[in-house]
Amino acid sequence: MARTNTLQYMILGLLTRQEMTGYDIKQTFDKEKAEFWSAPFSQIYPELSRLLKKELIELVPDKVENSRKKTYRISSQGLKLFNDWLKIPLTPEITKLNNDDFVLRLHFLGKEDQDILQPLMILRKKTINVELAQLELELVEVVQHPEQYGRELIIKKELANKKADLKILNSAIKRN
Amino acid sequence: MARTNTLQYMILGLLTRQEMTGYDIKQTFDKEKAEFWSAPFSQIYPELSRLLKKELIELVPDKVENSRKKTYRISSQGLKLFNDWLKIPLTPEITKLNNDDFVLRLHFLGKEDQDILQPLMILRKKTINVELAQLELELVEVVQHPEQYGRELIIKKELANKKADLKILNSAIKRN
DNA sequence: ACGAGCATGTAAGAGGTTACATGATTAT
DNA sequence: ATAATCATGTAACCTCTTACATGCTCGT
Repeated sequence: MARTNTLQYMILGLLTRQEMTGYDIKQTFDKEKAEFWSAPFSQIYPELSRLLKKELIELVPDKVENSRKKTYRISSQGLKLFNDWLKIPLTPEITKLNNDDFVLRLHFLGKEDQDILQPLMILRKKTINVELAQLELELVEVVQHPEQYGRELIIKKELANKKADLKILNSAIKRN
Repeated sequence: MARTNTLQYMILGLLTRQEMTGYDIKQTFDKEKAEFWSAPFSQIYPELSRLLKKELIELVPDKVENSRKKTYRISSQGLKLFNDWLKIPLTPEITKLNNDDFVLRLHFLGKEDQDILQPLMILRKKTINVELAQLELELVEVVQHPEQYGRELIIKKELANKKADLKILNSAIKRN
């Protein structure tokens, strides 16, 4: 699914933490995000070039002479863009189309980012509740059709997943 | 994500049930599958042309004269291809990369397809157990880093989701 | 010396989105 | 009449995957 430049934000997000090479970025994707996201070198390197051209990242001057490594850091413009992205409200309409943006953002937020985390989670709760209501309706309908048993299982799975998500969100919101 | 011709199989799958136009197919995607999948007209119509050229589907002759509608039905080759696709075993390695193939297939299976359903679900259970073990390890590590609180929430969410999936699979497998 | 892992890229092609374009039919 | 919905497509562009290509460095 061609989404809105996910890779760009993933790279910027990693670079907010530390300077990295393309190779490091790939490693981190594979290790930290393997559950839900990754990208091959053939996507990462060209994206780094583009980000450099757009001046959202900068090359860190080599400490060692003749290094073939290219270490990047985020620029102030890049940082601004990334922080703005974190704060775009994920309304139910947006989330429906671009389902894992919530998870993608969450990845870059720590305990210290409560000011972004809290509204994000509260909005997510609302979105989930909208989806739950929809799914409940679909379930009532689908159980009457044994030839749609597979779909029934999917809907049940989705319902159970979203309820579990709500539970986690609630405990995270309460605990503040 | 450029997966292995998902749209092709989605269309073939719908056409195993009844003859449809491109417009009907779009409607069904939006209504039945909105939770997890969709496709725009600009993808559906060219794909229908390709399927027709490959003789996996056929044009149903118009009943009404001058109709601008194009109604399609699945061909015997198309049916064979689709049924083979349903049966490709989804090993943990495959599923890791192409996460929702399981759900996509499930959608087309009814209570009468137990011969395909049961092995599919048993294999899925195995895959989930592999993923659960991995996630448990990651969780132990991540709770020690408050700056990765968001990631901790993601992992908890994933764990809860997969456990819920297991529960549903178990009840569906037992019930047979 | 040699293999594993480090390191960076290009090219071709498939998959997917957004915008554009056109016209018929049906309900109000 | 006119707006909504039915109905089918094209074009430009971006994203993503797979395969290819090259060379360095470090441990054994």
